[in-house]
Amino acid sequence: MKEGPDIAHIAALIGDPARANMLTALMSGKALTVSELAEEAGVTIQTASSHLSKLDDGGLLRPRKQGRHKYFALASDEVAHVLEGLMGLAAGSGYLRKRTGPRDAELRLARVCYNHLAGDMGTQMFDSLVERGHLVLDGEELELTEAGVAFATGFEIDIESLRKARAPVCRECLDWSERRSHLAGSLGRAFLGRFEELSWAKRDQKTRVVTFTRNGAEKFNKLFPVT
Amino acid sequence: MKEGPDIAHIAALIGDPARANMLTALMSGKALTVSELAEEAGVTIQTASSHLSKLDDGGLLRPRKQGRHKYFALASDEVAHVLEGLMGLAAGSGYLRKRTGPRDAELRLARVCYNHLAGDMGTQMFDSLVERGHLVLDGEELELTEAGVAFATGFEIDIESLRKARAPVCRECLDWSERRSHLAGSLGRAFLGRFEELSWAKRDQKTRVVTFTRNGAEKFNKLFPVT
DNA sequence: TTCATAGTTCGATCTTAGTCGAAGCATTGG
DNA sequence: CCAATGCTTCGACTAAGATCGAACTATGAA
Repeated sequence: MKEGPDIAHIAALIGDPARANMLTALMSGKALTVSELAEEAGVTIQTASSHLSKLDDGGLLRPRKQGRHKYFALASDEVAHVLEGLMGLAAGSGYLRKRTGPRDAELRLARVCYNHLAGDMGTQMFDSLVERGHLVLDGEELELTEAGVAFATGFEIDIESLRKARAPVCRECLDWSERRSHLAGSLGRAFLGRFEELSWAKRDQKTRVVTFTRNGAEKFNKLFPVT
Repeated sequence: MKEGPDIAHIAALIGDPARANMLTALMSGKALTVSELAEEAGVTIQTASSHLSKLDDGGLLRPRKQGRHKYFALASDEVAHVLEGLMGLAAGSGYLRKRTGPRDAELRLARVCYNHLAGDMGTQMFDSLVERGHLVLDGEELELTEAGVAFATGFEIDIESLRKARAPVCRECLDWSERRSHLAGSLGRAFLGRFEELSWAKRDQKTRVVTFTRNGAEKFNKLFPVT
């Protein structure tokens, strides 16, 4: 009864529809302004401002001021992770917000989950990396092997600079649609970044959908084969 | 805005203090009656009943009727997993319900997390198993190796009967205190059960604390060494 | 300076939902 | 059959908080 952290407080923060919409929008990984988030949530700017300060107080967001704009992003991978978990529960209990439409299918195939690739293609990438020994689970953490470093470097990802940042390089993250792990962390982000640089895929501006070109999908499947 | 599952609904379910207390109580893994949960949450039986039916509708609980009692348990490991994640966020943002007292230290050392061992000793067990190659992350799932099966069998755990049940044998679960993985799933449950059978440890009835005897702790450390 | 845009704060309104008393079922035990 | 226990349903009360209009602050541009 009075043991452990105050779970109700932060769950209540996520539990308001307007705030949940904002958080969902931020799952795209991009930092958004107050006005953008207000529109996303379907409320006025005043209420959005109020909601955002509450979320910030709860430690769920990381605000950044830039000129006369104020950008908000999710505070950490952990926040994103919990949100995905909640989506999994919501999807599982059939509480879908929208009837499964074409948009939903696209989301299941490939979407952005706080800066990295999720959905069917996300888990394919993860499985492929593990299968070929580029990633291994070492104790609590996912680790990049020698072979994995070589592989990433060959794909023109600079592992060293990733390692200098404080954020963990590899993390696993559970899909709400696939219920399987995919690669998060700064390496996950770097991969997605490269896909965009190479024009294999691009993110939809408004939704979390990631669309691969035909050519990009082919290259992707060649790079991340699964048995 | 209208993509993805309805995260707000189930977050709101968890977001009420009374319901959060109930869920936290159920993290012990035991099934509890309506009256017990009412007391745990500090509300009358009527309100508890109302809350529980909502939680059930949301798919978070698995009810079971037995005579004139109605027992509730968490619906799945996934629910427990999300709850642990929320505790991690709450603990991280400093929203502790209670000042860190002796009870809190005990909780961090060893506690029950939905039927399996969590806390410092839980992660030690997990790390040790992985380090010695008894567990490996294979794609999406945690898998028990040949060596792992032999090890468990040597500890008088019947892996075959576990495999017959539908529930996954191995799962990883994230600690809110340690922020590291520990072993969940039916195997995790089996290990904890054996500890109790051997009188190495026993669970506190009211809290989630698991107390090891001096002898039990020694045996435990010998069985699950870490470098 | 003046205007425009981005956000915040304040105050009033109004809906939602948590709460409990009381009555109603259901199951067990004499 | 009647009493006791465990739980659910109903109805009324209440409080918390989401919402927005309007006024206010801050930054940037002309």
